[in-house]
Parts: sequence; C-alpha cells; structure tokens
Amino acid sequence: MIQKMKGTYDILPSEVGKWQALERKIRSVSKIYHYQEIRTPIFENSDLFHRSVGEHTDIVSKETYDFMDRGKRKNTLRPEGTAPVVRSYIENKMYADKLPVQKLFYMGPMFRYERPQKGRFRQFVQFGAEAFGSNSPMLDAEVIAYAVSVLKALKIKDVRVEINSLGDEESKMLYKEELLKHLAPEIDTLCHDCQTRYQSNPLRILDCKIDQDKPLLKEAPKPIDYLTKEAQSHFDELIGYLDAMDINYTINNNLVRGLDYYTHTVFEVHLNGDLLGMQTAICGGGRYNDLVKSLDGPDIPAVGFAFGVDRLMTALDAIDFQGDDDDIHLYLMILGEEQKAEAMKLVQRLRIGGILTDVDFLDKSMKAQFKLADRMNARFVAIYGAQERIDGEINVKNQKTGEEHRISTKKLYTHILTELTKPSHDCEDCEDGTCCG
RNA sequence: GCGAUUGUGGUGAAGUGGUUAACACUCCGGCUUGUGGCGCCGGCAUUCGUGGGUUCGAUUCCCAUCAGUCGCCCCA
Repeated sequence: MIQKMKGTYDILPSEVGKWQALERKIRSVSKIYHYQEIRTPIFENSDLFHRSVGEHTDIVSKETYDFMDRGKRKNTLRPEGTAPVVRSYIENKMYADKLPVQKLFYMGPMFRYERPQKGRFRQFVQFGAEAFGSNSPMLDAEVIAYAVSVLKALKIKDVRVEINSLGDEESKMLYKEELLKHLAPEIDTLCHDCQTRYQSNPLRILDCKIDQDKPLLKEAPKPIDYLTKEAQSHFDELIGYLDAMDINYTINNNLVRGLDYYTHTVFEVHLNGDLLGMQTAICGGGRYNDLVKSLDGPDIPAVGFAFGVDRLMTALDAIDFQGDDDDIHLYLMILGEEQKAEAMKLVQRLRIGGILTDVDFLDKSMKAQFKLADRMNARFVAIYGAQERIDGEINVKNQKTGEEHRISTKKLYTHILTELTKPSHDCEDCEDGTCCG
C-alpha cells in the first residue's frame, strides 16, 4: 500500500469544516485590517531562498525540498512565505501601484524537510502578512495588532507577545562586533552549536537554550544597547503605539529570530500552557527593511509576520472550536424502483433551488435509509413511495421534532424553504447574533 | 541529522514460542419490503506494518526497513 509521505497529512471531510471555518476567520480579520490576499507559486527558483532567508540558516542549509527540473533549473519548494511575496512584489512592480503602501497576506502550504513532531510537519500551512512601503513604526504596530486580532477572533487566549529590536544595518554591525569581542575569550565554554554559530550567525547564540543561563551570555551585550538614534526612536515609537492600542507585550532582549533578513522590530507570539507540546511559537515576524533591495528591488522597507496554521488548528482542537458543518437539509427517501425517476426529478428541482439534498444509491431498506439520514444530520426526511407518486403527495418528517406532514409534491420545495428559514431557537440567546444569519 | 517509544480487524484494544487470535464499539444482515435511533439473533482479521533470520514451529525472539508518536536541533 502506498502511504502518504512522512510529515504530511490528509484533511478528511470530517475535519475539513474546522479548517474552512479557521480560514474564513483569518480572511475576515485580514479584510478588517485591509490586507489583500496574494497567491504565489509553491515552488520558486532556489536562489530566491538562498539570497533572502540566508545561506547558513537551518532552513536553507538542511531543510529545503530542492529539485532539478527537466530544463536543468534549480527549484525549491517554498519553505516560507516572505521571500516569494517579496519576489512577486518586485517582479510585478507593485511599488508603482496606486497605493504606495501595499498590504498583503497569503495562506498556503510550505515545505521543510524536518523530523515531524507535535506542531511540526514537512508540508504545513502558513498564513502571513507583509506590508511594504513604509518605515513607520505605526505599521509595525498595526502588523502586531493584526496578529493579535487573529488570535482574538479565534478566541485563543493566554498568549504572550514578545518584542525586541535588532536595529538598522548600522546597529546590527556595531552590535555584532561587540558581541564577538565579548564572546571571543571564552568561546570554547559554549555548546558545540554555538561555536559554529560564532562564525555563521552569532546573533543566534543569544537565544540558545543550552547556554542561555551561562554568565557569559547573561553578561553579553544586548542588541538594544547598540541601537542608533533612529533605531532607538523607531522602537520607542512602536512601544508608544502598542501601549496606545492596548496591546499587551513583553520586551525580550534576547529575541533575535532565525532568519537573516530582519531589521528593527522582531516579535513572536507564544501560546502559554502546553497546547502545542514543546513548541509554543505560533507566530513570528518583524521588519525587513533591506530585503526588497537585496533581491534587486528598489529600496523599500517592509514588515510582516507568519502564523503556523497547523499550530493554530492544534490549539483550537483544545478549546472546542466549532467548524462549519456539512449537514444536509433534506434526505429524500425513495421506496421502490418505479419511483426513482420521479424522485430524481424532485431532487434536481430542490438542489437547483439551493436546498442541500441527498438520497440513497444502494436500494437500502427504509430502516437503513433512516440511519443514513441520521448520519447526514438531515433536518428533514421526505418519504416517497408508490402511493405518494400516485397521489402526487409526499410525507415530510422533521427530524428534530418528529412531526410528519403529508403535502402535495409540488409544494415540497416551498415547504422545506419556509421550514428552514424559521429560527431554530430563540435568538436572544445568541452570543453574537450570527448563528441564525 | 540525533534520541526515546510504538505498530494486532473500520476503531479502541487483550494475548501467547505450538491446534479455531479474547473483548468492546462501529458496520452489515435478520426479527420488521412504509417510519429508524432501543432490544434480541447472526455475520465481519486464512492473519498480527513490511522484508529477512533463529526455530521442528513465530503474531510472540533477533536484525533490518517503513510508518506513527514524542523530544533535541531549528522553526510557524
């Protein structure tokens, strides 16, 4: 038997409703913040990721799905969403659009060759936002507020927003030098990974879980202390906006993030508790003012974030999140061969009229058909046998109340329609009034 | 890339170096060819992830492999 590839998963009909509801909420929050959806290809020229994410990051150095196509071109299945969106932004000259600040979001599968575990797959779904064209800390604040709103809309509480600033290119250079100077004398006391990072990506040493508590790191200089004036005021302003917007956050001076392209603001959203197992990060993002330029675009600043949608789903599983149902309105019970054609005619009319209808295709007994209707969560069952066909009538049973009426077949459609639009309960009980819409 | 752990029907799961692989649920059929959800009766694994080895004999022991789960690394 051929089975799914490691680290992938099928979303079966029984759970797809939750995904659809989740995706719908994400889109609706995106709309409120006025971000527009962009869809880019699932694979790109490999160079895109090497140049943006960073050659020596784990993502690029050991986690990409690469393949050569028949034209000997190097392709990579996208491991993240920012680079493709930036590529598209540049290639489609969106910087010349009527709207000088382009606010985009995307949602779709990403691919990383990793060992799967809780909250981690080889094909996973990310939802992310990217806002181009302004260096204003207002935009950083908006993006963070947007991310928080998504969680709020999903009723995921108990989250922790951590922010930090890496500063601009100048701050980063200055800081890196100081950090290397500080670490140099005792570099051999750090873990093996950190010794490698010393060469490749010294900033990451800061949030190493192994060495975190060593005095060498505790006493290490922090990026925040090496910010240029502009960088410092960018960060201060951001904090001012977040306070004004009533967004809760904590400043984590050791937060650096793994991707190369970040400047200024970086942030992560974590879930408290053990909803996600050992993974707690549900969203990460930050500002990347030099990325567009370094990918041969104009010098345009940008800021964004990415959510792990699978992780959102995992978190939602723990809090009784209601997905879209696939209940049907009417189950048409057909009794007898001679009734089939007339029944199909009826079904077709109902469906054209927008009534979710289904029937049995296996000549099941009445009892078995009732069971089927139950499993489909049918609101009504219409029984259609020989006598009904002769009389031009049909029995309609309300599955909730058990009431049954015999009506003219011609009136079936309007009957079902009226019954369905009747509120099923007292709407004063609705929390938000959306249930009966 | 490293480590731990698991792999028996549709599902959850017992079990043993040796004739018919327990049990529960689901499902199917019947009692009941026109009103189901209850009840009763009956049925559903030539086979224990896959390949190899040890053995007279393996689902049970060993090795490999694949897959799941969890953790490390890293990240969403």
